[in-house]
Amino acid sequence: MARARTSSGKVRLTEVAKLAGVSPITASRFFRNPEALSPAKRERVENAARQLGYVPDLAARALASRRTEVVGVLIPSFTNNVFSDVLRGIYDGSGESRYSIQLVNTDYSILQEEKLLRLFKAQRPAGLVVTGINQTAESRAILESMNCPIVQIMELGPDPIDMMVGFSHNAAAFAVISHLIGLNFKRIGFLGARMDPRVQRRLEGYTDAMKRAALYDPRLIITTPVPTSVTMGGTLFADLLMKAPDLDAVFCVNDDLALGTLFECQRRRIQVPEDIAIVGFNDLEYVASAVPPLSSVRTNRYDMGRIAITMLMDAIEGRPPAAPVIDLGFELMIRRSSAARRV
Amino acid sequence: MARARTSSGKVRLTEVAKLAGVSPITASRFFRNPEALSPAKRERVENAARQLGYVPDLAARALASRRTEVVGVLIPSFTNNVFSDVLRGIYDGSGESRYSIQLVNTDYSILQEEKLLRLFKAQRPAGLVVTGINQTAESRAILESMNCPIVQIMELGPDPIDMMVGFSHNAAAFAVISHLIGLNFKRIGFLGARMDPRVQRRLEGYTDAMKRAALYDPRLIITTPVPTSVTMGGTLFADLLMKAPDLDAVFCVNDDLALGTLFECQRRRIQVPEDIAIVGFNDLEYVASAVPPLSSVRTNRYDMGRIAITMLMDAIEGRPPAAPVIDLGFELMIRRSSAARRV
DNA sequence: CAATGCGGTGGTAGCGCTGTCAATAATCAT
DNA sequence: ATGATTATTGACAGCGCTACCACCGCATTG
Repeated sequence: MARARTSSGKVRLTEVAKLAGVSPITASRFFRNPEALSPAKRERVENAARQLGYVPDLAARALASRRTEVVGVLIPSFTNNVFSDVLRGIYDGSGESRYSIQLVNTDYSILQEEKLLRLFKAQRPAGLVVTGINQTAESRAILESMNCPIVQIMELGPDPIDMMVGFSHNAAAFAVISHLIGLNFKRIGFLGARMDPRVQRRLEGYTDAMKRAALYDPRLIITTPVPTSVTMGGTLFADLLMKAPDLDAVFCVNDDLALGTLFECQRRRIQVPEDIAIVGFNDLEYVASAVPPLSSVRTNRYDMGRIAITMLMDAIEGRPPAAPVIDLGFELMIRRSSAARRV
Repeated sequence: MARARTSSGKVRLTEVAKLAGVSPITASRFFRNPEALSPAKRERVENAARQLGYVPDLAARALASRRTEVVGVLIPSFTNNVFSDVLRGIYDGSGESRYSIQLVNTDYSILQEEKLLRLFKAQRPAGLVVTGINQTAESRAILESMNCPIVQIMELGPDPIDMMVGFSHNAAAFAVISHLIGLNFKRIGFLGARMDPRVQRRLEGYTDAMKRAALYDPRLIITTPVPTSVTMGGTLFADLLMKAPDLDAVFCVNDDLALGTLFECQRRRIQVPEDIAIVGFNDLEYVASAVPPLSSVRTNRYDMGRIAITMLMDAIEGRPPAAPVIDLGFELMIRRSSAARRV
């Protein structure tokens, strides 16, 4: 009942083993843990595999071993270029490894996230990267019942499911506002779009800082659930100016809004930063070459992805990280748009 | 030798079949081709599956059926927001289907692409989406030997591997330059970064149009292999001004370069479009709200992704498209940055 | 009325690989 | 030298599902 090589010319492990003169199981071990073989057999299997152009069948491996080498990554959006940096880090970090990335998009919906987690669970991923800390109770239960390492990215929270890599959005916003207050700005507006949990926390940081300086005024806050865009930045800024004509600075929850605000200022011949200071968030590449260069908050998105996937792969392979929660911090990038000292 | 339900509590097809009172094979058919079942059994299997929360094991399915429901997508870069739109289309289009997307990044390297294709081949994907038409001969051979539908996206060419969805970059650039020439611009510069095949074709379109109008001058062309960025736009534009001080218009191969050029003009107090007209490419969201609004070329990137994946899934399921090659065209978005008529 | 077709169903036999555990060979401590 | 330990290897039995083919009963046909 010996099976012949399939018509497709697909090379199976058995063929490799036969050519190498070892049992299939030994050949199998070569691909999973070469050190377990004696040097002589190791070399023979290696040669046989190369000679036949053998590539393991991942489906068979997954079925037999009851686990996959797939890492699931859940992010809220492909459009937001914040995530493209994170993704780049993830793909770079996993590039040469045995793991493959299965990317899915939750579209900023925690219910969609829950649904996707359920799907993932059935496929027994080797590990999981999820965005943020605002999962539904049900999602959390699924995650905890999943027998694999998990990294939460983008932000930090008190109760990690497993590992975490991020930074405090609250603290970052607080730092921005403290900076502006230190320059004697008083009427500091807040512009927010697509108020996802992280943006909410930036708003909290803003509110804390403003209240602490007794500068808080709800009329200074404009938000919209609509997705963010440069155009939206101009629109929101125009709204804000109407509600608070004595505005002297604006903190935008992302650089797109900040750029839109800058353009709106240019249209209205408002001097930046003399009339109004602007600070963005994320420190996208373009803000440094705007006129004037825009202040922003640098976040280490690429590193976040890279570190997350590295920690995850290490944990999968039984090397848990020294610290399960990593704060990558942020850096205030003060540029001309917020550099003028008020007197 | 009846196996009990696995300790993990995983529900198998057998359990569903037992509860529904049918054979496993009938239950299996329900998930692949429900129409083949009699209405009564169909309903019983459906209820049983729901009741048990059954989710099929894709690894077992792939192994048994000798094919997967994975669609491989090869794109050159995650950073370039052009691709994030395409990806959004692909993920949206495949969202509710049975197919899952396996995304990989070639990093603009056709050798990397070849390597990835080899890997894909071993996993027998259901279909493949590849970027562009400049594969290596070896890649092309692999693609043709792969027994699955393939869509090439982003551009069009004379010799499709299977299907194609894109537009002519050459024609788009030609149209831009013709537009500028029609407005009596004569010293039209070309700014290009990361000269990938599609950018090369835009340069060809530029060159054709300039030569046809007897305006071609190599000093008007500045390119760099370095990745594109807004900052790079400013740098290249500064170079161009040095080489061609009598410049009256600039065609940038993407909107980032155009924005960088605009910022550089603002810094140098060059009036746009009175002194120099600017046209970008891709029509990213922000160009319309720049000051002045930037002309650009709208390309249907989201639709490109969506149509590509739809065609692909149809082809996988035996419904080949009416036309294997789809030209999505482009649209010149003329805005103030290139609207001044020269006299 | 037997022959034919067909929708619906089930049994058998794997898909290609690995977990488990036993068997053997090589090395070590006593 | 002997038993005990460790490194290396192999046999067996599936992982959960589907391809393939056989079968059943009913309707249609000459």
